[in-house]
Amino acid sequence: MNMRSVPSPDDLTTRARIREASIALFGEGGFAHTSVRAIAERAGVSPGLVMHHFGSKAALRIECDEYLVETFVSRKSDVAGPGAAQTIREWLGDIDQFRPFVDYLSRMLLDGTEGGDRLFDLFVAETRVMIDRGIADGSMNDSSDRDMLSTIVALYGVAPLVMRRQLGRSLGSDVLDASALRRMTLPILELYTNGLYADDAMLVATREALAATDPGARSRPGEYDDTVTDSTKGAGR
Amino acid sequence: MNMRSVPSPDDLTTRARIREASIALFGEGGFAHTSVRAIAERAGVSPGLVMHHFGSKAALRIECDEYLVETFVSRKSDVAGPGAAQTIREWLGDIDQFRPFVDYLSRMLLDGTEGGDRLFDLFVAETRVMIDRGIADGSMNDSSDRDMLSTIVALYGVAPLVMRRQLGRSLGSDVLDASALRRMTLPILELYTNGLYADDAMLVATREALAATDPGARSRPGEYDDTVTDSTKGAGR
DNA sequence: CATAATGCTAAACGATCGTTCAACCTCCGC
DNA sequence: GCGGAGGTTGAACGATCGTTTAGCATTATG
Repeated sequence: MNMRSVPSPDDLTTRARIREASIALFGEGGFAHTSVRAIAERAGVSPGLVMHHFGSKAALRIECDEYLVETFVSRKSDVAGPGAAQTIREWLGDIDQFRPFVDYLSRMLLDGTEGGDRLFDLFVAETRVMIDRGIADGSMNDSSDRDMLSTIVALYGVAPLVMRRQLGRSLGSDVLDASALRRMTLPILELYTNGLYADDAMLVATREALAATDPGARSRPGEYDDTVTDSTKGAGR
Repeated sequence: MNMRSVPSPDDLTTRARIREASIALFGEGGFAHTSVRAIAERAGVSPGLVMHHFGSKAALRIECDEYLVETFVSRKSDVAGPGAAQTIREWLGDIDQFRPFVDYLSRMLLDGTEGGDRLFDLFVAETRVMIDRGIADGSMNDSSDRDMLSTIVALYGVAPLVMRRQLGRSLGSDVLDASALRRMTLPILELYTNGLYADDAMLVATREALAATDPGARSRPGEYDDTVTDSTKGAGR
């Protein structure tokens, strides 16, 4: 009896069944387009009962948000050893475990609710930990702004899910299909390994351009001034 | 008399004024949350006139979509010389020119309308041209799947705009503010230059893992088999 | 057994929405 | 000057929505 991420709708409390129906419909059509009557019908109850249990549609949404955020926070990873493929395996495990909720979570990140904010902050924090470890053990490159790097990497991580439709159209199959994930993995990893630019000409030029119009950065002596210049690029100029 | 991207609402046709009001409100609150009455009020007309000019709210949305897509397609770049900073300058010029429409365009990319599809395809196509040129002149690294790379880079380009709220929260200021753009530029460019991973250990391991479970890839002789292994990384294994 | 509480239904209310309609005004061609 | 066409208004219609309410079972409690 292993725990499924989506239990059969029959052995649930009526309250939980309404919540599951709401999450499904909110994920499919969004909050505004989903009516209380549609939720009630999917849950097999009357519209009045939805109000009886949750008070209002907005409160129902908040409860769904919090339920999913809590579920996501307390998820347990596959405890793969700290090998190289751990990160990817965890990421794939996450999207496999939360497959029915991907659309809901994506909408959360976009609709400006508190749950979406907490979710994104969680992603950024976890990414930050991963990057800190990677830099510590030498497997990752540092950045001139590690907070910003963490935010960007987290953003790039959720971007394929948030823009699932467009990316799926471009791929010819749904992003969460195994074939699509397989096809995406290598190019992304190549990008994260080799970078896009063959040399640092663009980086150097931009760095100089920014410094030229910098609003008083050189006046602060405490800050680090020369940015990180590791890696083996350097054909520019 | 330079052309502003947003003309004063007074010297416009009533039809155009309704369209401008719709774009503004759709961008702020989305299509579902914006009522015809609100559009009419913002345009200074009666709700009936909106229907008289556009037939229905859905038709009005389609016209707004097509108007913006057409405007975006026919935009002219700043014709910066083919130097290194051209790409960034064009990108910054775009978001500066379309600043009032960023939210609307972002919603288009997400709401599954035809206009959003055309917009994303346009981004991917332009990115593909940029990458083709970069690879041709040696300034960019090739990928094992150049189509996929183009899609990913395009996706990563619009991601900060689509997730404007979350990124803005993380930055402490709006993404389109000069300070935010300034702060984002270098870390992104570093990521695109040096990559995130310091060596190709993760890439090699994933490549092998994918090949082990590959559904009949080695049986096709026509395909290229060994992926690109340029760049100067290679400390792995 | 009586009673209160709980889970639940069906109907209705009030608000809002997209849309329609009849009428009015204005301007232009004849 | 006259008539018609198009721009415009404001009211009203019908549908849908979130929510409320009254009532009905069922169950637990004294």
